[in-house]
Amino acid sequence: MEALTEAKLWRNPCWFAFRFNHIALRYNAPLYGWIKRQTGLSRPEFVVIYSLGLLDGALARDIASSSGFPKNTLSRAIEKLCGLGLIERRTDAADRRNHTLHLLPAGRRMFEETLQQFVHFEERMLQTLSAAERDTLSSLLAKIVLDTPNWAVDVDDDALSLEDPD
Amino acid sequence: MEALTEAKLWRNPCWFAFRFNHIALRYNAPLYGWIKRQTGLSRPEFVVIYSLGLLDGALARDIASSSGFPKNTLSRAIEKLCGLGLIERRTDAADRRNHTLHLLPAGRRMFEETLQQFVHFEERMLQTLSAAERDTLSSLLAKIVLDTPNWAVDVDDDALSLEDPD
DNA sequence: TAGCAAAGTTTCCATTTGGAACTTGTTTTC
DNA sequence: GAAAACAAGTTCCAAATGGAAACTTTGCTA
Repeated sequence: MEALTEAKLWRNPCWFAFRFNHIALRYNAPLYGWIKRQTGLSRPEFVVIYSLGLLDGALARDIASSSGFPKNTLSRAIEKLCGLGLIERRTDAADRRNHTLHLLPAGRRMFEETLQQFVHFEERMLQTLSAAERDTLSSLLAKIVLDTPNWAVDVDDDALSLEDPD
Repeated sequence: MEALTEAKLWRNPCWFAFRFNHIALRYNAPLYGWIKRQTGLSRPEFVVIYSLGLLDGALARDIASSSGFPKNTLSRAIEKLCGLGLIERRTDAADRRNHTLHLLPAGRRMFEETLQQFVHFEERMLQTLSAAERDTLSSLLAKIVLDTPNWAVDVDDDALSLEDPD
């Protein structure tokens, strides 16, 4: 194996950050590149489709907070998907500020057909692990995910003084 | 917890992709935002510094393959870091295509000072896991990382026919 | 009723980004 | 030993990106 990758894997105080970023960069680019070629949709656009595939009727806010994309990016994406006839916006009668989002038949078909490729790729990533190992990995990562809401505060500004380094 | 996030965590055939993307998004944005404010460097620029901090004398190619950033992005980053006097490029006499990269004193100082914050944040992410759980997580993710070189081929174009769906 | 907060949209815009083509240098092949 | 193939880096360019801020509509509260 290449020396730098080995150093980042085994002699790196930030081994966790390295591992997930390494995996994410190799997963997202090819898969969303494929999505772009197949459907013409960008990553945030497709994330909307995927989110509604899992939970129809979600709000833009929910997609933002579960996916991490900024709301103007999602607003643009939603606008485009409505124009393409893939999803539909409905104003919630109870609270008219809320616009619930729903897959239209063409959108649902797209979700179902692309899902196979996602599952295939997911399987490919996990191929090297046994079923028991996958369960373990799933629950360890879930613990961390559930803890993320408590993270934000911890970054400490003004910790460095690189301007004047004597 | 919010319903959509819960669906993506527990009722998602692509649970692994969701988990690492979710964590990555919440890690990278604040941490590299902090790096930007403290040092003025972008994420790929700082990745070069970090890589050389772990293994001085690496090539651009090695940084590309270990980090997953495209080589043109790294080329730009390297150019800028040279201009700032943080790193230095040396042409390898044996193979003049290779440019080994080296931290200059200012670059090494930056690596060492920012490393503390990285370690602190890493610790924060893993707080919820015991030492044994961390070891398990480390080795499971390492298995996947070591398998990434075999991934690329598997994406199967022309798998869908969304244009003309009946 | 006034004031504030939330969901969402829109605009502005500087910046980032990464695919593709290109340059230069090295190795392989016939 | 030319020619072709390949590898490391660089340049070009069009498009995506996302932060900030203004604004609309709606709902809550004092």
